[in-house]
Amino acid sequence: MLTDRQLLILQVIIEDFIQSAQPVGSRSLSKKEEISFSSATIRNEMSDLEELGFIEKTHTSSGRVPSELGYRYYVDHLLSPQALKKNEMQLLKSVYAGRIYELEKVVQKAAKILSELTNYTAIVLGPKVKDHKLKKIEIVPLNSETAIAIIITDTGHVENQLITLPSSIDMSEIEKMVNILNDRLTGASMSDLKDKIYKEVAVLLSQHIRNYGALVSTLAESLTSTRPEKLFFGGKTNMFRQPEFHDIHKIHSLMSMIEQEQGFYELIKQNPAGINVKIGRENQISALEDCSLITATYSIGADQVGTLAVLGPTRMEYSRVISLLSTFSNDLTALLTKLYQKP
Amino acid sequence: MLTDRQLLILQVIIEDFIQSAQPVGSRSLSKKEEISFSSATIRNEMSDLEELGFIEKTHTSSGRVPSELGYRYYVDHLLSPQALKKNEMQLLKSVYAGRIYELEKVVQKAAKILSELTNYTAIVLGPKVKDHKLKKIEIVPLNSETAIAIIITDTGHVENQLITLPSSIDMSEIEKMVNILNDRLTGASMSDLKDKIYKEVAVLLSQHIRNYGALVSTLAESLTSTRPEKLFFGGKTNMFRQPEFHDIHKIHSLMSMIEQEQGFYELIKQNPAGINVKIGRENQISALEDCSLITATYSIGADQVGTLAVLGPTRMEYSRVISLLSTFSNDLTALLTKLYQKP
DNA sequence: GTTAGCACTCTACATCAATGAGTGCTAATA
DNA sequence: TATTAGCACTCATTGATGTAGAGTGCTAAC
Repeated sequence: MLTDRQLLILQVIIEDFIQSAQPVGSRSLSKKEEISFSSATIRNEMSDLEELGFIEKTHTSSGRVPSELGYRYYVDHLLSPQALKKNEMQLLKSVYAGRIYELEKVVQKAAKILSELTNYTAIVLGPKVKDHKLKKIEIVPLNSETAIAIIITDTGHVENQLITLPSSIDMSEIEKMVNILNDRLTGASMSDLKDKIYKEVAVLLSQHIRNYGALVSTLAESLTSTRPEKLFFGGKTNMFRQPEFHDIHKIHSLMSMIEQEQGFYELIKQNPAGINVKIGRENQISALEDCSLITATYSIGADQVGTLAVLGPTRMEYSRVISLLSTFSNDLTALLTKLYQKP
Repeated sequence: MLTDRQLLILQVIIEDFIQSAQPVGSRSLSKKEEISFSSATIRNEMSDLEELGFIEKTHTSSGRVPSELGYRYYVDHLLSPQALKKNEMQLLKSVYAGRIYELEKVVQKAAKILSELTNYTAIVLGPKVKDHKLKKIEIVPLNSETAIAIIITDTGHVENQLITLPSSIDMSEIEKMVNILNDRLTGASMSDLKDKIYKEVAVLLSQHIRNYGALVSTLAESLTSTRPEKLFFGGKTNMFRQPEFHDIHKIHSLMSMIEQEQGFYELIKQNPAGINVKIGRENQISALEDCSLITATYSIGADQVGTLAVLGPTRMEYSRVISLLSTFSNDLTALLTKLYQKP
């Protein structure tokens, strides 16, 4: 495969380009400390690396730029893990600061810190609601036709949903219903709710409430309408600073995509546990063809509940971001496990 | 003051520039239908209009561009109200579509429609929470130290807040407290809560709960911590399409400002009832110096609860946007009044 | 196998002239 | 007296031209 010298050159080219955003030439390479051979030699090696598809020219007589394949190889084989600086660690630890018990707030803050630390855009997915346990259900009638159903989970997450009441129902019936629901469903995981409602609760309701059929299905639907996990963003406008996005059309399509959210939801959700790196067109989305997305999952106990992600240009500081994400996801997992996994 | 001919010329210049985004010259003006005199005459008039500060040149031999003063005069005196098209009306009415009872959803949808109709950025402020009436309070303990307080208003708005419990409290005390709170506070307007808690509720609580002092103040603070009215955006990225924002730095500072939200909150909140137009630097914010902001307030009954706003370039279709906003704010007021103002 | 040297390529930048849309001014016109 | 035609002038835009600099590929020498 590649000789040690080729690997060295590839690595130096990529790291130089990540720094400078400028094509790297043989002469400027030969001046580097790490490199002890002449520019002509480098040119020969570069020519081979280009033939192998790891680097590219922007025009016939330009310096070289890493290709997606080059980045991929770099990420898979050449990456030197980078220790975090003290102040980075400090900022990172500040997620713990203050007494935050609300999961969403922790996660929102995580996105903010991550974007500040990287100067890229941070996206945090989660936490998955369906693995949470139901703490309490409340139903508050607003008028004769509608009521608000409120669901509280053990993680402090509150959800509410408007439901339509059958016209015949009266207050005492609602009260009974709420009691039954809480009695039977408290402690159940959110994903089991629907099942339990039909299997356990329906029978009970039928004994106390006229017209229970419509109500049961309304309830079942509204309590479990799979509300997707929320996305939290940090540093949405950070990409404006990257020279590759000084082009109006590129930054427009990128910002539009960020605004849509949906696309990122799909993109991030599908990642398996651990650290994942998607480079440029590996993301399969044209607005992201100059971007890389690095994701890291986090968990509560053994349950993977969400994902941290950093979106940057393909010319991204992979090594730093990967270190950051890996540390952060571990810390976050530890924090959340401590807070929410009751023995 | 200005002659009729000068007014005509000013109007045509502005409307042409709004259309084309290009400086308007005397010769191209003279070719317009509305204009029956020669380019030389126009040049003379233009010269006067420039001296008066209504129009400007971008360089010594360029056509003219409206100044902020010009737009201001146009908005105040020359605007011809523009009837809405049928499909515009239709889209506008679609806010009513479906049974939406949740105020926030209505308002969010309003922002979306407004941005689609104008191709500018829409911002909707409100609804003000403090004028809503309390429907119910619920307190759900999560563990021995923390609980979640949930507040439901008559408009279907649900708020929740983490509170810290005094270490000595037990379940039955919490239950008593919730009963007292609901008993005393239901139907009170949100802005009165704090007062009432100290004046009416504190005494009662003291009779039933040990250590009530700390709890009362925690409650009072967390129930009334003036959560500002939310901002809803539509078409955040629409400004990318405006040629005046093809400059990276301009669009960057604008998007950053939109991302911050806070600035717009201040800006929009302060507007008096009715339609208001702020042109360019009238907004006092450098990121908005090429923008105009048109606001329209909406109400529930006689209470002004929020504001619709459209942010566009100074070269904005004032007439169309004003018509839209005015119709929309009336419709929205009517809708909300019907839905939420119970006799 | 490595390197020095050289011809060649391409970008970036500056200069220059031509074009065209615009202006201001003046003198003729109605 | 108000309007207009005519003209000299200005400036942005465009395309052509030239040059400097950074880069490459190739060949021949080490």
